[in-house]
Amino acid sequence: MCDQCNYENLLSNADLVATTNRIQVLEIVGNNTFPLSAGDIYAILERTSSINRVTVYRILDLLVEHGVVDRISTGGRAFYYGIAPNEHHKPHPHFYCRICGQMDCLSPESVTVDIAPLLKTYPGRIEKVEIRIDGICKNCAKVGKK
Amino acid sequence: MCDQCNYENLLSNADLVATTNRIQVLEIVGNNTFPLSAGDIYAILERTSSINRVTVYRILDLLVEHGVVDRISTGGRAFYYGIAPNEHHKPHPHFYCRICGQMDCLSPESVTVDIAPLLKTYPGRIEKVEIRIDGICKNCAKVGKK
DNA sequence: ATTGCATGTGCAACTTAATTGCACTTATGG
DNA sequence: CCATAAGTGCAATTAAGTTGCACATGCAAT
Repeated sequence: MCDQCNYENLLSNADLVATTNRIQVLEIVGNNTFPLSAGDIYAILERTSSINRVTVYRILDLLVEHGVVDRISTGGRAFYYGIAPNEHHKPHPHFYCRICGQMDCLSPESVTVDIAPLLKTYPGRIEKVEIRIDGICKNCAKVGKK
Repeated sequence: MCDQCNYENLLSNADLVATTNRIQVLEIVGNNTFPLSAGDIYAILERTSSINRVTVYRILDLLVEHGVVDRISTGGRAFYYGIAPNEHHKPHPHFYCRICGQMDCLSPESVTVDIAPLLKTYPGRIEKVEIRIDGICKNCAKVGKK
């Protein structure tokens, strides 16, 4: 997703020791142009590393907690993970294909939001705004599944 | 959620036979001011009816498929269900409290969105725009959990 | 170097939410 | 009244994530 990112730095900036496992997980998340599920990430890692499934979950939790990675909910049952918004990566909406489960990043400009009225009146704490477009992606639409 | 709604009509308008089970499920979804999870709905029904848990899931799937009910994803692991947008119920964003899991409906005016740029350029089919605000609700914020 | 912790990882078992397969029941048209 | 389809129930299974506990590793203070 990003050339400017040094993943070890990202980790230490987030007060996290840059262990091999953490770097590997973060690399996979970061080098993808679209968010991946924990299962996806584990499947990729498993091919070259002997990391445990649970460790992947725990590292993802940790990265989310420290704001390095963003947990994105889909129209499906699993969470997806992408690099958290930062100076190089503006927050942006996502598209979820209900046929193939593929999740795409949309450009930040493709959808504009104004939550000012909410901020003025909402009595709780607002931490995150998630915008997800659901539908059928180009490929699946072509195949003609309804 | 609505006084104008006759649930039996809602069902038959959606080409669904108005069975007791379906009406009961739809009533619970519709009479609530906020979306409920399938588990919540089952728990409520179970007290007065002998409906099966699986039947609740199947009815909810059916209602979603026929556009009567809206499946809303949370920042958590379960789906929530609310009456689908219709003439009486405008689409609106939701607030999800990451502490207690409570999901609230926000007024349609509290957040404004413009997806025109996306509509112009996106090559797939867009079916739904979901806006979810995550954070901590008033009550949980008061208790002081971080 | 040795001890003592805290942090990180692995493994097995468990939990939650949802789904599937199949049998039984009910409603409806002929 | 019968045939068929639609609706429902029950048991078993799956998917995704979580927990408890043991082992490992790194580092600081002796």
